[in-house]
Amino acid sequence: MTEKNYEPQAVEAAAQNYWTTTRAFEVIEDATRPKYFCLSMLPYPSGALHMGHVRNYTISDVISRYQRMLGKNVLQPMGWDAFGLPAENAAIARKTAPAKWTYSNIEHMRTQLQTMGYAIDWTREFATCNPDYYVHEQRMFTRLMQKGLVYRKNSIVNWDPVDQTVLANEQVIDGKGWRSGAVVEKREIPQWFLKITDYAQELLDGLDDLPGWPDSVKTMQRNWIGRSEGLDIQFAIEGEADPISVFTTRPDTLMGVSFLSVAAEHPLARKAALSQPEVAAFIEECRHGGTAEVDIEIQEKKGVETHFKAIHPITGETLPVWVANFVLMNYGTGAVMAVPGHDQRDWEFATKYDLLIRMVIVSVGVRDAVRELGRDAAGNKDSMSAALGESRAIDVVEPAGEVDMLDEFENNIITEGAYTEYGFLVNSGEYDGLNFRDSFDAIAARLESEGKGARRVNFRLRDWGVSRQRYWGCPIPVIYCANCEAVPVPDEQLPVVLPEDVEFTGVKSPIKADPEWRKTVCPQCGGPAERETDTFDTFMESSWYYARYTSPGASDMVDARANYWAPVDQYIGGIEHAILHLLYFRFYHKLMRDCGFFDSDEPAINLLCQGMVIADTFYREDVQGRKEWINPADVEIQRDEKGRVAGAVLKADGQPVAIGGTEKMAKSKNNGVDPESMVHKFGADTVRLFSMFAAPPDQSLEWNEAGVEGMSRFLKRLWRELHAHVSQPDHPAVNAAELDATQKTLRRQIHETINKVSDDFGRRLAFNTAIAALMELLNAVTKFDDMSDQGRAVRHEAFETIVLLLNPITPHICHALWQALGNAETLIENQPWPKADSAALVRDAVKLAVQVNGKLRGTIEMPISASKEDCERAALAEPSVVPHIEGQTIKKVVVVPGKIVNIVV
RNA sequence: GCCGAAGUGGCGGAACUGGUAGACGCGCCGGACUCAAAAUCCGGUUCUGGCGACAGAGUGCGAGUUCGAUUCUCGCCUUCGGCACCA
Repeated sequence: MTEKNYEPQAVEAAAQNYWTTTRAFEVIEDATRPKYFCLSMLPYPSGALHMGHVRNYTISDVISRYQRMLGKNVLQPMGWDAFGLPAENAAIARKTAPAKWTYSNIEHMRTQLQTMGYAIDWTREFATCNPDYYVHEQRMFTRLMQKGLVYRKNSIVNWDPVDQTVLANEQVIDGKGWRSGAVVEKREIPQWFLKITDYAQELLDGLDDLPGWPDSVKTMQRNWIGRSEGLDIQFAIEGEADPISVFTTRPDTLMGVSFLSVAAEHPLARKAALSQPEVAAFIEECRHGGTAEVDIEIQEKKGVETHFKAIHPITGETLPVWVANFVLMNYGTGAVMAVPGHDQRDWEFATKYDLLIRMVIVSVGVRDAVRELGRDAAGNKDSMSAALGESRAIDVVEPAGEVDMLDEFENNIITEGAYTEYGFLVNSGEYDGLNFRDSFDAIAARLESEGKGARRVNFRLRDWGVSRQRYWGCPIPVIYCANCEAVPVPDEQLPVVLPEDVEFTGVKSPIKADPEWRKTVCPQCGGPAERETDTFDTFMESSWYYARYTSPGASDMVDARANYWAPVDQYIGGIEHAILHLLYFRFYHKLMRDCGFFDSDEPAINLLCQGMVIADTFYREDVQGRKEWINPADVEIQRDEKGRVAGAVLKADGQPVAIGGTEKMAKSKNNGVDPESMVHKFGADTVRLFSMFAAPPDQSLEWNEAGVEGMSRFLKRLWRELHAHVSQPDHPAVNAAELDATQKTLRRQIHETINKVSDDFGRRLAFNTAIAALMELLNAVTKFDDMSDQGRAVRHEAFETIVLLLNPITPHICHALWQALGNAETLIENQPWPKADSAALVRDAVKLAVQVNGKLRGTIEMPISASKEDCERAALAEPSVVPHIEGQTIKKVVVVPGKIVNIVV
């Protein structure tokens, strides 16, 4: 080969054609070889590939190709998360069927993906909206019904009173429906739930066995599952048969309870509303607004008193019962005991409504001061001092406002906010002086013996509501019969197929609107019955898709092949999935394990959460102040002579545009960069190289076309330099014994680069620094102008190494260059990953930094064998160091071998 | 509001286990080649002062630990991700 110029389009077409015709990436199970399952989160077929996809699948492809070169049997599959809300919205906007829109998007995006040259086994591809896929999901659901892991209960949804439809949280903007603009209401409807809480403890414990997952994700999941130990306490209600049950993690504050708060949906609140118009009005007010947790958490805390009185379980005191808008019916028991002195939210609520605030916990310092004073809050001498005597200090944090707190204690008021730390009990009768743990035990024992409470482990995690009142999803396989209630659809009647050829207007799901579709007969009694018309949450499909890749065509979810491939060795996807998807994914694996499909407990060994792809935004404002967003591709940046950004103009008219900052690529800001046009302009290898170079994979990546041009320059230079090398006469093999110092230095850098890149790919997943090391090596080869036999031999070794190490990132150009280097085999054919030659890595001298008082003053070059004393002597004699230590007393010299000498004067 | 991250030159980032801050790339400045431009190649480029040798400052802000802190601890600020019906 003697091509002068690098032409990416031709190089890429040739390489891709070779891989396709040799079916290079189709894999089968092979028990004799170690497997490697490399998985990317499957894309939603939104219409066109975006840079986030490109980044995700390039990371996955680099890892896959690297593992392949290590000799693994690598499975890298691809599929489509094809059900979902955007298809319904597109269907309304374009007057087409959601299925049609989805399938055409898949066709287009598959073609786009294929131009990227990913090492994907396309024979395993599927779309989740295909009945061949979702039939298994339906069968799994009926299995889980039979196992008792599914139940139906009422649950709250966003209701648009104008469109008469359920809204997703995303469709609620500032408490109003996105299309109708009507104030959204909360409405209770029956929905199906999966008992993920049965697995809460295992999901929590399993995180400890996932060293390959980021700590941030594990922490978020732990907090989401939210295990807490506490007490269920029964508060009897005057004149009512049933008590209110509350859960608390702070039973030590029980004597500070001054009222109870219940959710607006709580049965007691409903009962109060029957006789009290103010309560009814408040509950009605609580029905407005969305159901999202963030809306509830940031809204103004409000409440209303009911006429009910609760009885304190220890003192027998009567306490008012309030309805409060911040108490969630679907968390805990829907009721909480309010301790304004020691809970900030209760404190604010009590301050607002002028309710009693009691101080029942003090810091150890205040306890000691009080003990010294020998009196309690009411001024009664001696009653405290005895009780405060024996407590052990645990988890006691000293607050800054110690003195204020003593004042507050003496006056029995809390003015500056709740004291929420653990401490010692006061004003708590027989429990005075106890610490958190001792008072917890004492109060728990008493309530348990009196039947008024019980220790309980509570989880923040709620069961998974899987019902959606939408059309474009997997039908829930349940039949309702007047005689038999909810009956699972029998296996032989599955799948329940979603009709695809429908009219979709957006007001009502076509299967809800069609009176015929739902009509059926009861599988149990044979009587007339109706099908469920709700569909599954699309997280259902994305919870088990990885499993289906292992067993294409299997008659059940998976077959015996699943245990060869599972668990996933490397999973890659966006950090936005850190909690929901990744928790359902882990949960579903355990469900499948318990159905006998898997031997493993967790679905994925290693997880990499990639950052977002961001880009500059530009805009112009019209006369009304509305922003018209301009795509970065249409803008030219202007700089001052120091290279700082001075402004930007629209290429079309040369007039200035405003710069709006760097944000996530999105249609709304028109700052998306189209991967297809980038590939057309620079080639897939350059796009892949830039997306791996510009940032480490877990950080956000700023798309910058000048940077892309830089990557293109690097590949062109590699092409040119390598072809210049192969045009030289043949050279002998490298003879390590014959090399001169310069040749040895280059050869050492070659082998250091092998180690660096191997570590970056295999352990660190730091592709950006691997590329930087390869650029440094090419820079060194370019400067190396030795045309001797051994010089050419070392240069050849350098080029072979660069091509092999770069192959996972830019496989097309490496495919061509490998052949240009005169190799008979193509690179893809089991070409092994290079190993560093330890003899080539040996250094005989090392540079040490010399500091005086921690400030760098010079460097010394020392033989590798030099002793600490030698280093110290050389450092003290170093000319650039001497002026800084002259006339000073040397207190200490720290010598860190191979690194630094620090002289302290 | 709660949970989790991030913050380093003009810009993207590097410094992996507490040990020479700024690798690599972009941009910019200067030069070579060219009639000229593009492309390419060579050199410089944290800031301040100085012709210079050099000196001082410097990793969001404020403290602390240490011979030594981008890295560890505490307290703030700002930005981003998630908050259960977007996927």
